[in-house]
Amino acid sequence: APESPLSSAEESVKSQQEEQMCRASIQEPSETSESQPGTPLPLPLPGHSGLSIQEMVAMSPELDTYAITKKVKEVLTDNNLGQRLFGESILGLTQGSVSDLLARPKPWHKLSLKGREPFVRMQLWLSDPRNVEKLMDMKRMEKKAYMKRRHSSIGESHSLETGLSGSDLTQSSSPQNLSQQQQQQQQQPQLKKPRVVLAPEEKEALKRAYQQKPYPSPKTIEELASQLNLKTSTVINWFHNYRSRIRRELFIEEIQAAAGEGGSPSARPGKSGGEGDNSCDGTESDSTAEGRPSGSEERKCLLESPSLSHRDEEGEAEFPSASGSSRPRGGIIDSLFGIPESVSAATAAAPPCRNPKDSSLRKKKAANLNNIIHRLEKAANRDEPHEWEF
DNA sequence: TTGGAGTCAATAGG
DNA sequence: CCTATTGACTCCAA
Repeated sequence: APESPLSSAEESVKSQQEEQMCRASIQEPSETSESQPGTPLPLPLPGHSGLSIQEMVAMSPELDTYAITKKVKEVLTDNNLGQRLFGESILGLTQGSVSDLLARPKPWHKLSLKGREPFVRMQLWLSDPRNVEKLMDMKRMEKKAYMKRRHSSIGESHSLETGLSGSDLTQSSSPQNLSQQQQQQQQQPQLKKPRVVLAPEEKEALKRAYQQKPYPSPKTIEELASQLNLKTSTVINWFHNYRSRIRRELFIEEIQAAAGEGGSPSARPGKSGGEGDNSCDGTESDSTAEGRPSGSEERKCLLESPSLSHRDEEGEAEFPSASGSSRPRGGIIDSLFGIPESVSAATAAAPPCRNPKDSSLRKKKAANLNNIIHRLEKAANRDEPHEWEF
């Protein structure tokens, strides 16, 4: 077996990656990821060539985010690896972010440069099977460390925490030394910003308001806030979040639609499906379809790609580069190109389960239309016509 | 300032 | 433990 000569000579982990997001948040002391010592970031990938992730993101070809996340989920579950460990050590993200990313990847072309980074990291991570081993080793080490600590502090009520990349510097000292405004939240959890949790009725009301006006004016927001007895900022945040999450749902649908119809990943259907989606009812009576207590959201149509059986074995040179025309590429970039069959599999395979249950989707689309209208009006320099009381 | 994109981190369920 | 959800926050561009 002729091994490709350009094997990775990843020894010098010296790739100095410039600083990144400095969590200079002055909001809450929670000793999260600091960035003092040598490596500013969790240091994701191994050495590789001296390219920074950002550079690789910039030169990366279009990636199939859906296929990538699918694969990552598969690998993680197969090996009993958690999102937390994966996220913190490979992507530099928290568990919640990873969960979100894996569950609802946005299509590549809709991602910003920053948003593409995690996918490039994932692709790179997948490109070498040995990475899984490394992660599993980390997991073992973590567990060992945990056991050790637990053993050492028997019976004592110690608020120990798992420090991953050397960041625990808070112990052994008596709980007396009060740093500036550091933790004192033990006594009064109340003083620590209770985290607003909107009641189902409140969400319902907000959604209704959204249906009417995805972009409420400050005045409308004030009204909503006072009528629902919420802070103005909460209402504002809710609209921000809801809009962006609705948008994402639509992206997902787009991906699934693209996968459903035998289309190439490059060809973006200008208009998916369609046919009589004229019914943009503005005022739907009530969204009773939602069984509050349990999200009846169940659009999981697991499309299994039949051709996902074999995988690369021991660190073998993937990317056989079958295509005659080999463009000038260098080292790791290959792994970005070389995602096996997943691309074709995800797009071609698919006797998808086209469910005729998209009533909620309809509404979302309708709202999205309002969204567009809003922008057009804004562009036309006009003002919003009227108010609504939800 | 406003809105979008990305995330964080608390928290609800398993 | 682990994952999914989601209000709030940071950064950035128009």
